[in-house]
Formats: sequence, structure tokens, C-alpha cells
Amino acid sequence: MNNKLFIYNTLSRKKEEFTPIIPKKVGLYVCGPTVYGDPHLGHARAAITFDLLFRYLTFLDYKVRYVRNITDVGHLENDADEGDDKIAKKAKLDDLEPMEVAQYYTNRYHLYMDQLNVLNPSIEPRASGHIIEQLELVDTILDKGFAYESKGSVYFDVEKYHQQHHYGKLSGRIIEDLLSTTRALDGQSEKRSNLDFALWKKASPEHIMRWPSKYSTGFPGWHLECSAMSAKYLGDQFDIHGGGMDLLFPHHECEIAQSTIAKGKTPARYWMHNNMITINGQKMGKSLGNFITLEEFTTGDHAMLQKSYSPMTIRFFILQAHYRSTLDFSNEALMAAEKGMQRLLESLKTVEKIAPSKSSDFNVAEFENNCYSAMNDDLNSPILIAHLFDATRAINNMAAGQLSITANDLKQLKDLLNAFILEVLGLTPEMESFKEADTQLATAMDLVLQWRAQVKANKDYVTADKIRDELAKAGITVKDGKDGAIWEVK
RNA sequence: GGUCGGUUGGCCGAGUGGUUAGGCACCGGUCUGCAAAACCGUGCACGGCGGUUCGAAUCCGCCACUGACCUCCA
Repeated sequence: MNNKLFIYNTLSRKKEEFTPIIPKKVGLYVCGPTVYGDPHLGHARAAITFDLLFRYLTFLDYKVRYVRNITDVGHLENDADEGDDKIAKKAKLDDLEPMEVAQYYTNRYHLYMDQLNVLNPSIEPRASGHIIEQLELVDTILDKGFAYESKGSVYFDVEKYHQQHHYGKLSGRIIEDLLSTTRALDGQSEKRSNLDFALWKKASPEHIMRWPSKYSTGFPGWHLECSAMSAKYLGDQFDIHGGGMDLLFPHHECEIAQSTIAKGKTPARYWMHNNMITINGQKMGKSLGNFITLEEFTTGDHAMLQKSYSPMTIRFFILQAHYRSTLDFSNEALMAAEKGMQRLLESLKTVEKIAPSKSSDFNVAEFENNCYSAMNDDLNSPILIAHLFDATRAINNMAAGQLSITANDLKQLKDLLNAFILEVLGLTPEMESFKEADTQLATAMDLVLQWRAQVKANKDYVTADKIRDELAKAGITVKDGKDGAIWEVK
């Protein structure tokens, strides 16, 4: 149906046809993690959502520069009167250098992104490496008269901005409502208005992460880093800005305000936001402390988890829901995803065994069209997966001789499966067997199963069943297949 | 309180003004010494009340419940 890519733009609240500023090139900026904790399921969703976008744009032959930052400074702790940022606070608790903490969690983030088969961005800038650029932005905004100094800190003047521009154009916030409902926080006496946000924050004496500036020794405000780094690597205006829905306000709204003043334009033309993962209907996140880390998923070591789940299962679980919908965590849903994914991936092997016929019962052109239409409709991965399951059933029927396909169609079908399952969705069969093989056990099991096969050949089923039962008690499941028995450790 | 969203069969989760989403589970079947696995097949739905319409789960209104943001968060 649609041969053009449409994406939902939060700015217009509509699906819009995607047209890049420069033909065939895309500038993409996504808010990355704050590295002061282990990556959890929520991080996986954001990363996979924009990995899907990155992969699909690349698949469509766009040259994409994908920038995803690492936030290693600047987040103000809401309960920290002294203006500590999160990383510094954690560092003191752990008695480590702040940068050591940031590096540790950056490494952890990379480790789990690799396991999820999330591609590396083109550039992964760190906020701490762009203090100079951020200070330049502070200067510019001050020069233009939309910021003011107060006790060594610099704040953005939201009310003045709103007189000439629209503060709330992205989030739909109404400034009058915000003024009456914004909470009074500590340290706000320095600000002219509750709505004003920090561009530069003076560091308290015990604050470790600090940089010199003409305003004070301090650190940049959180919203500034994305404005500075996106402009540096993608230009004053670029194509797509992504992030979690929870960043919509105030983070992205503030980015727009800063860039509008400093650069004279809205930084990005398309704003995309992934929805949250919920657990028992509530957002999974730090605030509620109800998050499950990616490590816990792979070990199964969490009270909420009935078993361990592979990173690929998590990836598939996330891709089975549309990125703008909430996705509810449950063991049942995870296990369903696990089984479904295995069936889907198995089709890649099954399709290799099909013998072509003179005629086709399978409409490859329609299948191809369905796959593209699904992705072109705002990256509708669940619909794409549904079509892939339709193909899986057809393939199984072909392998069973119930349906036929010509050699030409078969070739196309294989290509499409590889393209959409491996390249676009980024699922990898190899990573399924990520549990390291125990070769000694494997050797012993081979021996046992050979013996059992002999016993079975002699129709000594009592012994054969005894072997199977005893192994089951030891946690090893034996399944008799057509080509001999297979086993797995539970 | 303000702003915006959601409510789909046992579970997860798409979508559309009239035609089967899909997965998992269940049930039936094929296969198997048996079982499991695998494969094939079937059934079950659109929060409540009104309205618009030839026809609404899909559009509109009201109600109920629920979530996100408004403070760091993917």
C-alpha cells in the first residue's frame, strides 16, 4: 500500500511522510542513558526502538548519521540541596571517582546493547567531553537576552521566551497551568520563575564534578548537553530527534527553547518518542524502584522472574509491541515471546530444505508489499512480525509438501526473510545459543543417548524410559526426534 | 489539580466504519513404542450507557476504571 515511510511526529501529533533535509541522508539524534546505574528493560526498549529505525533507514539506503549520547554529568538530583549531580552522589557512596562510575556503567551499557544486537551509533558523544560547546551555548543565550545569572548559576528565562515563542509546542503544556502547578523546589529562590531551568549550575564545595567558567566553577544543566552535541555533529537543524516519552517534558521542550534562541530554529523536524514498559500496569523505572536489569533477565535472578530469558527474547518481546504503546511485563508474555521467536527463527532453517516446484501457492510480491507497508507505517514491527508468521506457516506447509513454490519465488522469499528478520528486526539465531556449551557434559550425554538408542532399537522401552526419567530428575530433558534424540538442561 | 493517553478473547498485543491480525496457552489432529518436541487445524474479543450510520469494536458525547508527564527517569 504505502511505499513511502511515514513516521509519527510528536510535534504535529500526526503521522507524516518522512522527507530528509538532504536527500538520502538522515541526521538522527537519540537521548542515550545516564550512566549511574545498570541498564534495565526500559533502556532496552528505547535502544531497540531507535535501533529499528536506524536499521530500517539504512535498509532503505539512507546514509544515516546516528548520534546517541552518554550523559555522564549534569543531572540535578531533586533532593540534593547542594546541587550534587547523580553521578557524583553515587560516587561518594561507593567511594569511587565519578568518572570511574560513569565508565563502569558505560561499559555495562555497551555490553548489554551488544547482547541485544543493538547496533553502535555513528557517534556516541559524552556530555563531559563537550563542556566547552555547552558553555558557548550559555554565552549565546545570555547575549541574546534569554538567560540571566544568579549567584554563579545561569538560568533560562522561560517567560521571556514564551512572549515571543511557544514554550510547550512539543509537549502541549500550557505555560499558565505550569506556573500554577509547578512544585516549589529547593534552590528556586535563585530563579525568577519556577519554570526557568539551569543552563549552568554553580558547584557546591563538596561537588566533585566541576569545570571552570566565567560564571562559576560548576557544571552544565542537563538539557544543554543534547542541544550542544546534536548541533555540533548534525547541524543547527537535523532530521529526527528521538527519546523516551518521559523525556518529552521538560527535557525536549527545553532543548527546543535553547536551540530556538541560540540557533534560530527548532533543532529537529521530526520528534519520535518510545513509550514505557510497565510492570503490573505501572511504569518500570528508577522512581518506583520496580525495574529489572538486563543482567537479571539473563540470569533469572530476580523475584519477579520465573526463569532466565535470553537477550534475543527481550528484543523480540519489545518488537512485538508497537513502540508508541505501553508494553506490560509478565513472565507469561516473555515465555510466549520466547516460543514464538524460536518458531520464527526456525523458519530460516526450514526454508532451506524446501524443494521448488513448477507452480507457486505463495504470493511473494504480496508478502514483500506487506512487509514494507508495515514498516512504512510508523515502524509497525508487530504487523511485520504477523506477516512473517504467516510466511512461517506457509514455509512449514511447503516443507511438508502441502504447498508449492517455484524456484524463483523461493529465492525471493529467502531474501525477504533474511532482510526483514535479520537486518531490519535485528534478530540473530546464533545468539540464541549464548549459553556456553559444556563440552564434558555434551560428550557424556552423547554417550548416554547412543546407549539409549541401542536399547530402544532392541525394544527395551523399560530401560529407555528409565534413562529418560532419571535424566529428567537431574534436570535434563530428552526429546526423541526423527533424527535421533536431543537434550537440554532445564 | 493541569495536560495527554489507554481500556481488545485465558495472557501478550495489532488494526479497521462492513471482510481471519499475529504470538502464547487451550482444544482437536499428524508424527511417535509411549511421552515430550515439532508441524497442521479450530474456537473464544473489542470497558459501560447513549448518539451518528444501511451498518461501529472502529466516528461523536457522557460515565467508569487506569496510566504517563507536571521532580531525575528510556
